[in-house]
Amino acid sequence: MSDNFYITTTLPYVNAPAHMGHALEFVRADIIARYKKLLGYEVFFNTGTDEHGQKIYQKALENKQTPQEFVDFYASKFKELLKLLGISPDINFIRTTDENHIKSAQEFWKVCYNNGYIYKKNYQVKYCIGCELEKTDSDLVEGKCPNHPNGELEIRDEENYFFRFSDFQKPLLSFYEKNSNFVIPDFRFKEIKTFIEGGLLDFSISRLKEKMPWGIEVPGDPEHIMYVWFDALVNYVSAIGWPANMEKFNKWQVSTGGMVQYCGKDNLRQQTAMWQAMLMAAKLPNSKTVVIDGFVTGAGGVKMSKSLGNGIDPVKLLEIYGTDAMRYYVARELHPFEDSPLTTEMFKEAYNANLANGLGNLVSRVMKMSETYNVRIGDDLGSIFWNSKVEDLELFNIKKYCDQIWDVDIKSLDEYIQREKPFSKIKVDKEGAEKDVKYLLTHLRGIAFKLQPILPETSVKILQLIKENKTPVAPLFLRKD
RNA sequence: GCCGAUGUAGUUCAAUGGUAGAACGGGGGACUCAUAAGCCUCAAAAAAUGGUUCAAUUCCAUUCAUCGGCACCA
Repeated sequence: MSDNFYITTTLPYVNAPAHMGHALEFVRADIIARYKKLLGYEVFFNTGTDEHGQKIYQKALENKQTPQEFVDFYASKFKELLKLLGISPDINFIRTTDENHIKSAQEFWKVCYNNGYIYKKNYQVKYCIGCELEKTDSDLVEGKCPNHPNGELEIRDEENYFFRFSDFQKPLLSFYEKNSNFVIPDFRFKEIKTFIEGGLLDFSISRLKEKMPWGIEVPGDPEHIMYVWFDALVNYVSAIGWPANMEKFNKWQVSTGGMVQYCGKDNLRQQTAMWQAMLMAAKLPNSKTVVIDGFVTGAGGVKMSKSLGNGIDPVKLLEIYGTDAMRYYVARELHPFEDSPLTTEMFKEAYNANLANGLGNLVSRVMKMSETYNVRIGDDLGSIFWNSKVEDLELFNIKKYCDQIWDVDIKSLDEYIQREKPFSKIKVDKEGAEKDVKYLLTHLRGIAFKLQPILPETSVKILQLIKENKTPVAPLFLRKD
């Protein structure tokens, strides 16, 4: 095992603006990426946009845009969001319309094909004459089109390429067996195991180009294009140079023991089973860990939706509260693995309680005393702090890590001030008060170090204030009413 | 329908086979370094029914409620 680390988010499918779930995933992956860097790892951090497929094609047509114009717009939107979220600027941003990716996806297909895992067969498409649309089984109600329950469904034969997913039941199960922490959290791991144990069907991985041209051509068969997620999943290896730059690929996917992936719970099967089977089919090493996030819901666990008007736009929240407030909320107030409710009211309360009244206020009161009494501490560096692994972060439990900072570290400093009253002591026992403030400064600096992966901007600000021995000119987090 | 999970103060979450912890919000108090912040303090909770046990919120069963999965939707 080397000192390299590869972490990736799932690529958002860009048929709509970013939602809280995207923000959540970007921030959490970024926290882990920053943590690993602080420990001294060389980190490859990947994200990007998934830009092919039917839905995007349709949306583009509706907007009277070319698909390329449409995805260009959203790709730039997502890049802006990364900036607003304070995501590490050296992040790799891959687009599935990138030339390298297209070549890589085609090569990936060829390798799987040559290894015997892709074959062509007739695929029966159900077509509702009333809707003039193809229907999938999940579209149907009791085998009928819900819009035209009296109309007949036509069965149309179509040639598709299939992936031999069924060959991978045993390999996947034995892979899971050997990697007992492959999926985090546990209950998601169980869920996917149960699914695999239930038996696997091969799945279709191509579409007829004449029906929907927006995708990557199947190598050697220009009548077909790859089904969008077959192409999209390959990004995790195309991003690190496969197959053109095998040195790079080995550095990030082989020497690291595999990539670490973040994804939402709706992506469980794709990331932990299908993609792993695809890697096996291409005879490439598997991922190391897949971390599954819950959803951000509206109040009471109700799904966010336009019709309910309970959706939260992360960009709006960022405009009001700023980068680190959003990162704080994602890191600590949303459950690390389960669904969490979110309302603007909840966000404001958490912000006021923990950032304005909590961290921000503590910085002000400590720095005021330090500045007034002219107390200084040495220039100890964070590298000394980040010299060993942090268990909570190794287990991707970012919330637990943050709880320690707020419930213990920050709280105990507020209590310390109250108990020792250096502001009164200074009048009768200068030395004693100075000692108190030194203690406070040292521990505040410790908090700033701990916050480095979580709230990078704030951490820098606090360290700077300590260094200059200044009270903040403006509160770090202004209270919102 | 099948499978899985959840149901704890007003709200969001913890822990635990033996006095149920916290945070936010609410009431009260003393202080003043601080962003009317912080500290102390008070009120406030285990869906229902049965079972196992000396003892259950915790284990089991049933009921009710909510959520998720049940593959071509990314």
